[in-house]
This record gives sequence, C-alpha cells and structure tokens, in this order.
Amino acid sequence: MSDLSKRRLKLWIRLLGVTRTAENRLRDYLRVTHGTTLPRFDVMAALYRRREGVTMSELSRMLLVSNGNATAVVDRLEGDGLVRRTPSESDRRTVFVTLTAEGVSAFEGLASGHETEVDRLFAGLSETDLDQMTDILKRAAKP
Amino acid sequence: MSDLSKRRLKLWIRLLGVTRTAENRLRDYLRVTHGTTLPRFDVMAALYRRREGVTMSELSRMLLVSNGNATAVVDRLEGDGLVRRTPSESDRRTVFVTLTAEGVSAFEGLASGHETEVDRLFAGLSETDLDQMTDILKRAAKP
DNA sequence: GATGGAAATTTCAAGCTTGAAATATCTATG
DNA sequence: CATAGATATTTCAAGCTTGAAATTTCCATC
Repeated sequence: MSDLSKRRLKLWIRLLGVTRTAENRLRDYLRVTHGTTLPRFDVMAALYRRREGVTMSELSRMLLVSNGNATAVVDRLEGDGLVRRTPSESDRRTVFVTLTAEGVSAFEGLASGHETEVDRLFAGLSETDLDQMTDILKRAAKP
Repeated sequence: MSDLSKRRLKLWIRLLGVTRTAENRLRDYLRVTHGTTLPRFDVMAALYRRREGVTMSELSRMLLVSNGNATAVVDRLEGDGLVRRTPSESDRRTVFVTLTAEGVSAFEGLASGHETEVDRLFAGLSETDLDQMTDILKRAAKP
C-alpha cells in the first residue's frame, strides 16, 4: 500500500476529527441554548431550504440518512407540531413534509446562533482557504 | 451576517456531506464484507495504534465520543473476545483496554480493505490537494 | 487522619440510526 | 386487463449515542 494511500487515510482521519469536533460543538449549542438536537436541526434546515415541501425519500437523500431514520425524526417533529405530513394527490405512496408556521419560527430561532457557531469553528479559514477547500471537497468522496 | 460567514456555512455543509458519504461507504464495506460496524472498527483502530492499551477516558477522547458510548462499544467487543479490560494497579478507578490476540488479527483483517475504500473515496485528490487540505484542516474547528 | 472536591468509570433512559422486512401503490409490458 | 418489477413509506429489532446521575477512588488541604 502506497505512501499516497497512507496519506489519504491520514487525511480522512483528520477530516473525521474536524467533523466530529464541529458536530459536538453544534450539538452543545443546540442543547444548551435551545434544548434541541442536531438531527432535528438538520431536518428542519432541509425543510426550511425547500419550503414547498419534500418527500420522505428526498429528505433522507438530502441528509444522507436511511429512510427509517427520516421517518423517526419526522415523527417526533410532527408530534411537537413543528412539521406536517401532507399526502400527495397524484401518487398515494408519496408524502410531502413541510415545516409548520411554528416550525419555521422555531428554526429561525436556531439558525442564526448555529451560523455563529459555524463561523467560530471555521474562523481560522480565510477566503482563499474556503475556495481551495471547496474545490478539493468537490473532487472527494463522490457518491 | 457577513458573506464570509455564509461561505463558511456552505463549506461546513459540504464537509458534512463528504464525511457522511465516506462513512456510509465505509459502513457498507464493513457490514457486507466483514459483518461488523463502524464504531467497532473505530475502537479497534484506536487500540491497534496504541497496543500498550488506553484508559476508557483516553479512548473516548481519542474518538470524540462520550464515556457512556465508549463503555457500550467496549462491552460488546469484550463480549466477543476482541478486547480485554485490565484494571490499573496504581489507580483503582482506571481500566486499561487492549486488543486481544484475536482482536489484533480481526482488525488486521479489516484494515487493508478499509484503507482501500478510503483510497477509492479520495482517489480524486492529488498530493498537492492532500497537503493543502491537511494544512487547512489544521486551522479549522480547534477543539 | 478526616474530608471535600476532582477524576474515572459505569449505569440508565431517551433519542438516534441502520438495515431488512412488510405494506401499499405505481408503471411498463405482454 | 393482468401482473411483475419498481418505488415510497413505515415498522421493527438491534445497535449506537448522548448526557446526567451514581459509584468508587484519588488527592490536596486541613
């Protein structure tokens, strides 16, 4: 196994470390200041971006999680009135999920603090860094 | 909220995407070809690197997971005879965890395929990419 | 030597996550 | 039209994960 492949492995480990560190901090933020969780935030963020609603399948593809997972998180959010399921009229297998009004404002209450945390986490990165890294990530781990 | 902070957020989302994609593929590899899981692999990898053994606290710090999580995964690995707990002689609160001989060879059976998968996932990255990205990641998300 | 706070680990409940199986529906092809 | 395969979702069991509380042990200071 080549030196290059060893270096790719090292990079992966470092990448995982940065991601977990960031997730841990974002999780703390959400829990301490808003009593919520990262998976709930992720679902709400996806629905906020796609205000017209997404199907369960689209949602799990967007978040890169299993269907069963999407179902579970949406169930809980629905139970809390933050999200609504609307059956499709054209395809009876399909369900659209949307944020309720309450969900929209709950998300907006989380989002700016979340963005501040991300900003803090990556404060060490310049514009050039962002460009380079974006460029590199585009070539990595194609699904 | 500044343009720079918006770009940091975008980068974070992209980073998360790459990480999840990679994790999903590594999870598949471990499940399909070895019937095991990512958290078990992570623990074994940490113990393989530190063959003399680590304490439970060290382990959870290395993996960036909670103590309770480390306990649970180690419990299962211990039940399968892949890992051993040895109480410290100098501090009765402390436990050292090590791979058993069986654990070492089990890990070696996983590691090279895992490395191949990582290599595939990041095949699009040149040496320069690796250098740049490593450099940038060092400045990101300091714990 | 007592003791109060710190540190290491485990326990536990609740939530998260996966993957496989079950259900329901749709669609293309004969 | 029948039907076989594909697609959308849910269900479920098992494992993962967290965070808080409980337990035990250590250590510094009195």
